[in-house]
Amino acid sequence: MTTQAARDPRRPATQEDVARAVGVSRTLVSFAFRGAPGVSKETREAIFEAAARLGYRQNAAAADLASKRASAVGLYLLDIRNETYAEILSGIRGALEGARNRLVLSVAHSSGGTERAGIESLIEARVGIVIGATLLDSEDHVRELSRSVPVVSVARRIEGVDSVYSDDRMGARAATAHLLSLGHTRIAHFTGPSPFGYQDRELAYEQTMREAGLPPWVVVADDYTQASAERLALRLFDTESRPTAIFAHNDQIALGIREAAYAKGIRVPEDLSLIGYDDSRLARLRGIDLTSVDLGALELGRVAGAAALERLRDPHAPAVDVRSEPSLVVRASTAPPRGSRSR
Amino acid sequence: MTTQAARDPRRPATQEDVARAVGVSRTLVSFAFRGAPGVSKETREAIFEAAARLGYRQNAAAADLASKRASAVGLYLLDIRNETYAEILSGIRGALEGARNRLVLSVAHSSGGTERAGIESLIEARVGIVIGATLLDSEDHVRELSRSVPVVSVARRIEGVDSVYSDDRMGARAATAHLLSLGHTRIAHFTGPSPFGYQDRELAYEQTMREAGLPPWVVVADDYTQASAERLALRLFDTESRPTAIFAHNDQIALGIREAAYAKGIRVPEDLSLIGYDDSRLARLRGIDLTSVDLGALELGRVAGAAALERLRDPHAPAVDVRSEPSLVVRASTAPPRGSRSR
DNA sequence: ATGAAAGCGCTAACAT
DNA sequence: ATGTTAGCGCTTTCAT
Repeated sequence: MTTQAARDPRRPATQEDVARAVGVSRTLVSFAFRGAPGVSKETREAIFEAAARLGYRQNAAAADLASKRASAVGLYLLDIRNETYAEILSGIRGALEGARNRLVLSVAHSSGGTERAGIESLIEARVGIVIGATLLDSEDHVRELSRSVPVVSVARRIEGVDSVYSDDRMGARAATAHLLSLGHTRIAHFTGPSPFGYQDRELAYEQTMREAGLPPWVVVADDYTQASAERLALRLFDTESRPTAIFAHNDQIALGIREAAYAKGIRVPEDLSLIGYDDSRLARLRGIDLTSVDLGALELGRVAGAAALERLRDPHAPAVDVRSEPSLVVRASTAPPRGSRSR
Repeated sequence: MTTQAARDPRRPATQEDVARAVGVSRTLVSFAFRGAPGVSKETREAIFEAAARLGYRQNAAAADLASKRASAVGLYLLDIRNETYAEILSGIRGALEGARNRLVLSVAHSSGGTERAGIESLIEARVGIVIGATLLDSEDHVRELSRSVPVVSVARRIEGVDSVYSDDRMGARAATAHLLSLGHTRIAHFTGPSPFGYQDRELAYEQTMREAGLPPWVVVADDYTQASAERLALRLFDTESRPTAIFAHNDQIALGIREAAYAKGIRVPEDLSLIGYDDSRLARLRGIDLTSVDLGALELGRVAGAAALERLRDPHAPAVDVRSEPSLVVRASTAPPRGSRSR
């Protein structure tokens, strides 16, 4: 054939191109790149040499299509601007290091669009597994979803679905107990709107309060951001009676409360004890020194990533259920209430 | 055919399945789902109905393959645990809202693996464009890369490549000038190892110092993290002569210096003025009150995302070059040096 | 060890 | 308005 056109340099090289350059069939090239047996040393080397010269890269999508598998990992993140999710992502990334699975990302719409849509997009990308951090839908819906694509739920336990999470009840109990032991009685809990499966911190707080014979006092913000918490706390601090201690659902909320307290001249911890959750880097800064519950987000991500890889390997293994124990990190934002005698 | 097997419920439904269910050809199904003209209303509705019933989802990878386009957006992130990158990602996410492009993520290896490898993985995922935030390779290499896949460079200007960035020289000049105007003369600059294209802050600092007739004093840490900066600052503070003001390459470094100062009993701003860069949320907290340069990361991400979409639409448009102006946000971490008269 | 051929789910001419 | 056919780049039997 005299009309064989020169390869267009903008069009990525294919196995066909490599095969032609070496003078072998496409099959050999495919075999060589997957390390399959049955390719002679010389042929293999010639193939790699030509591939490098032509700038050949595998087309992962085409490979997945042809082999009827789905090697990509889909990741659904509730809020990437929250440091905890960044940590989780970082942990997942670490677990995937080495494994050559693509990571397809879907972040919740800021506009509060449904989680469904985000996950649908992952399914259209034909990921082999979806890691959800964190899923807010009902357990039944998640289980239903997991019938079309395997799911790893991070930070929330879902029966029958791979779950990697921290024991929220334990963390919340420790936080509340710490405030109680300091002598506080007027302890409020700040949280956001509780969707499915996320009432554990609140429930454990309430239970611990009741066990101490104290009335729970739950304040619900519009969402889980610092700004909302700050607005709400400002209003709360205007009322006659305010709590002497607050246990917040997360550090962002705690920091929002802290800002509001500053604005009102309420000192932490002298006038108000404050506990957050997540033990983010902010909590550790001097001048912030926020007592917080460490849930080990990085490790959670790492374990979730490993579980995802494992699930890809064996779709029929029983669902894993990994619960880790959080730990309370006491810093300078908590103290006995004013006027109380030291213990 | 009496042997037509029941559809395996685990195998995702295909256009073929939908077509068969409705009794039309695959083409019509394909047309219907892409909103192409030439499908009667009744047929379209029947198709959608059947698709919903069968749980059909498009296979984006197969569609890309067949149509020879690449609609996925690849994103390379240097450090997801740095809030600034999370902001950039968030901005990109916002720009992609509505557009149904998958976002394939590649995060730099914590182990300092090469940026090449990360981007190779995006190419294997056959993304139509790579957004790099931030690329550390040489300009020539990035330009070479951009011949195999279009690139949008975020936070760094690269000649001939779509670039969306903030004017670092301007920001650094403003920061240094602010310290000078307060009366400082012993002003140090803390930075990390400067790879290609990231010396602007340092260079502008040096130039501004020289113009003021003062000797530049650059301190280079192992990397850009808080921990490294803290270690280095601790050593620096042990020496006889220490600066009265420090301009740090970013907030993380500034915060590391701040921790070291606390540890040594050096007060900010009384004994040491401190300026960061990025104006992260940490900088704004009361008790931190870090003077910082705001580079508008969220907006940078938004513009980069829009530029990526535009590039996907028109591969031959001239490269965009969007430079934004940072602004110095003065807070309580900067003050005149001790013993100086007020201006 | 190597190659031919079928097919993955889809799009895109080109019919009709 | 609807159907036929030929690929996209790859893997995977099945031959040789």
